[in-house]
Amino acid sequence: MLHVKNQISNILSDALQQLNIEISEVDIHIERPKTLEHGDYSSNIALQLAKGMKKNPREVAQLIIDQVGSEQLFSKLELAGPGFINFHLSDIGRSLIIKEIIQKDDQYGRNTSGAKQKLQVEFVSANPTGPLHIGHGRGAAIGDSLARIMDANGWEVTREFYYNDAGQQINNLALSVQSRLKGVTPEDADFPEDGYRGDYILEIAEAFKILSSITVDRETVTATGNVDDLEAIKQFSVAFLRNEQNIDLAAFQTHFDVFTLESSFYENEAVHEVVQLLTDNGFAYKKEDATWLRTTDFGDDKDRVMVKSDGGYTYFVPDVAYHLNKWQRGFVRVINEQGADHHSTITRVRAGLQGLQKKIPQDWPEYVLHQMVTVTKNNQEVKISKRAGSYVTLRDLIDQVGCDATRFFLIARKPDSQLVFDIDLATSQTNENPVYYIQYAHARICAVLNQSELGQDQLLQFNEVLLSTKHEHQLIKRLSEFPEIISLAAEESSPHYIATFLKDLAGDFHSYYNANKFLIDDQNIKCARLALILATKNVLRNGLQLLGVSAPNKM
RNA sequence: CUGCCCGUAGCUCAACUGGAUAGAGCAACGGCCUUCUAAGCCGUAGGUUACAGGUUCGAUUCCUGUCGGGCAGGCCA
Repeated sequence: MLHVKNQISNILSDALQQLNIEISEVDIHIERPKTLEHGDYSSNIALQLAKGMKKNPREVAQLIIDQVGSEQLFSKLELAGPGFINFHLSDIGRSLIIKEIIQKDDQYGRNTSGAKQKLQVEFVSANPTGPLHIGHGRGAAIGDSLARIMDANGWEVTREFYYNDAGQQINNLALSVQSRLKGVTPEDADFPEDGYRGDYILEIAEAFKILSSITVDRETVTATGNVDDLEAIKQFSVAFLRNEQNIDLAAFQTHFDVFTLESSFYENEAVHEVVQLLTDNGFAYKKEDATWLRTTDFGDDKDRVMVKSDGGYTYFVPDVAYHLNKWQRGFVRVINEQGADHHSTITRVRAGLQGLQKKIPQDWPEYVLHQMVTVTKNNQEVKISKRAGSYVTLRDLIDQVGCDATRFFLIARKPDSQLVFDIDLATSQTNENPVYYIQYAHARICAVLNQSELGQDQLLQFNEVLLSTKHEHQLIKRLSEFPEIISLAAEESSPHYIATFLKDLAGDFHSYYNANKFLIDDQNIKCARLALILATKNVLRNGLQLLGVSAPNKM
């Protein structure tokens, strides 16, 4: 495998050794210059060294450059700017990159840094009290893509969905459905104050009335039709909404390996045991009839109630039990993807886990929090859906915008910035839409390759000297960055790096495409160009795969 | 009042965690289809990176403060 950065690193440290300059390996950073004039790779090593050596950085850089002999991968090393050393790939270097991309095919860009260790991504985890909204959509898009990215970094990934099916909100759901069954509408004074008012509550009530059956997680719940049986209404309502959420997630190309129910940690006593253990470990105390956890021992700004004076548990206790369960299942890393409105739970859950004294790392689990999404149409903010009442549903977006474009829009910005989802932009079938821009590049390449009648083995015989234009060098440079982008997206837990990269790559390709013809008489040039766009096609496809967006052969 | 996130072109957002001339798309203007897909390309215009200090060879990025927006701070979830 080709490790250009490692090779540069070695070249530089060899040179420094011969010059008797002391430096630890860690300090050698290889960068990727923005413009092609600055080369394919660049090192700021001379700028870092100059001060200690009391020399001009450019002087230091020149010393290093003079020390390096000729290298097959590079056509030249160049002193530039305040003291950068720029590395320009040779034709051979570029051809090796193209060949590697073609040969590795769908494996190109992946690495093994995760070493097959177990990693869990928990995401969406919506309460089963209503249809998924656009915020869940952002969570689904980011979480699912994160799972794909971690997989590409060599982790053994589990995708998990956690249902809060045990709290007060579920009672409110059941009461709301019951009210509807009894003919009480949200406008009436005796509708539950904290009830859910969307039209979907009526749909559940009607399904309950006609004795519908619903199967979720291989368990079938059949409505009893008994309006006074609140427990039956509750079970049916939860099954109904879980089923609906699963259908929406499937339409969003999002799949889970494990569904975990909050209620299961009550049933198996895990919640009780957690409180017991925290008490035994001396982190709990009684005050005003409640049991408190001294979370201030672990960085919280005030202690938190675990067991309420009425004997019930507060919401974060089952959360701790759940995360202990994750730890016991052997996940080296857990990434919880949630809305930023939950950020206050982080300290509590971690504090609870520390109090268990199970040698769980202090920064475990990790969190990726996404900020709010607002929706606009006709330059107006859209706040409601017909069915859910108070928010825009994920289903609305999938129906209006399509799965690919919705996913792309929700992924393309970094999680911690708020985003505005412009439905007009996302639905436009023109060049206003970035997702089509990328997919179109892929489809264009497919069209050319299909007409070329040349197979992969023939293309691999291309003559590297013939790829000599600026467009070609730029495109190859971009392609070679893909593995680094995959690492970066994983390190930062940010899928948006992939989206940004793909937009840039598609741009490089479209420029190249418009500047050249491919199906030409000169067999040698044709072969070289087709090899390059075959490599481009692979990277576009692999990148889109990481976003869960399709790569169509035709558009 | 306190904590977290954010503030970049008219709008929506990037900027490879401190690098070189801050980049894309949309909106505006001007060009390119008899040629492999024009859902594309080329060009013009658009900036005191909210503001004020600080750190250093170098700051959109790190630190302090101010202003503005969002979210949290329940024996709710």
